[in-house]
Amino acid sequence: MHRPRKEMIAETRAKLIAAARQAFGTTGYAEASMDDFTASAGLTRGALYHHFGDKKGLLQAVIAEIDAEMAARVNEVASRAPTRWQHFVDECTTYIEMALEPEIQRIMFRDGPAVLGDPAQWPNASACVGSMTDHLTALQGEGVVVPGVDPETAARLINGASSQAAQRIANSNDPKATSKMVVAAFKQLLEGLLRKPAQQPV
Amino acid sequence: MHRPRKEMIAETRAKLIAAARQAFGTTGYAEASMDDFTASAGLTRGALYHHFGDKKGLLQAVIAEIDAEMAARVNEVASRAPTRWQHFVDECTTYIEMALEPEIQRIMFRDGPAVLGDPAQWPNASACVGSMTDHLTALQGEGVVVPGVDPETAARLINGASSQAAQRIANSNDPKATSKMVVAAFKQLLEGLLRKPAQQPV
DNA sequence: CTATTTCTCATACGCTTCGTATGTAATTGT
DNA sequence: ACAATTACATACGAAGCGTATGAGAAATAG
Repeated sequence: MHRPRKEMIAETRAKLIAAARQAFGTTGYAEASMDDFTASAGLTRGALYHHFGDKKGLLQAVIAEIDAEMAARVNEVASRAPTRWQHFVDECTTYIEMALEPEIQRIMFRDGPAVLGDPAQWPNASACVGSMTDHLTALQGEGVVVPGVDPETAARLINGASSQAAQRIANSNDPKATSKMVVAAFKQLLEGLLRKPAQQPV
Repeated sequence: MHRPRKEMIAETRAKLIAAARQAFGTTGYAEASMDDFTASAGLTRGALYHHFGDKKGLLQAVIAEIDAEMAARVNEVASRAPTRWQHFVDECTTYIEMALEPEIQRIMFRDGPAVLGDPAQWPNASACVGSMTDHLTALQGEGVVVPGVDPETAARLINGASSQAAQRIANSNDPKATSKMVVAAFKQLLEGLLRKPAQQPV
């Protein structure tokens, strides 16, 4: 019955992350009591401090997990699209859709930046931005996107707009309708990146 | 020496807001001790709770003050520009410039949203977005901006992009150079709002 | 002009939370 | 098998926050 120790450790880490993710995503980081959510995982703060150093360390781990999931979803959806530009646009809209989940909004867009600072400076996270940057670079090479702009910069700006887009939809009392409006405005902004002569379909 | 009571009250409120603004802007909201920064204003938490209800109430007051200042600055710069579109673009870049200040970034873009939620839902704030919305509406009426997009939605998206733009510049190790890059990319995005036939000068 | 009421703000208390220091059982290396 | 390390729990101290209470000055009334 003595399972290998590595698995036990991984299990407690996973339980801790899961419990924290639940608490941070609903109650919020600041209001989440470490005693409470560690207890909900059948553990104490002792385990938390041992594995993650402090509360912020645990938040980092939660964010890394969520970011990995988001990147996976984006990459999956990204696979099927006729043109690379469409591919890129789909990536953005998928990102917005994911950002609609309250847990992601709360942890990734509100508490995360407040506690850990600018997401651009996070060590592991923002895989989505990385992917968007790659596509923009390629699109620039193909002459679809205007040559002047820095891909990563553009990706970050779009990222900020996406976050606002998601919040606007999520806080609307008619999400269906506002979603139409917001995504339309968003795509319109994106077209600013296209070279004028090459009139791309929306 | 007995100045009217109303003035005394206004003075303590102002002292409290100033001290909190200083503390929130540098130390950060969560790390700022109410005992400490009230003491730095020559007061105690008693005054704070009396006037603002709680820590969040004080943060709201600080945000209202900063927002008013930002709106004033934007409106001032807005006055002089040849075309309305240029006017709008200047407004955005001014917004980005203001967002470079650490105090504004910290309070308005990081701690504020984390503590009080989506800025779009704030009662008094976001006067800047209101101004941008007005200009976009007018530009749409003039046929400069594409008719499809909702002005306030677009203003919010641009606002999100501006925030990211400012953070990117502020966290750069070569702010001058990155500023050029970021503003260029930002303006490129804005051009997505322009009607294609009416080729507007950058 | 005095008495009472109403403010403004300080003080005192309890509760919660966090971080650390310490303890203990289990596991690994030799 | 014995020492050393690891993985957690427990115990303790230090803040911080919110409330309840109190004091003193100003406004108001008679």
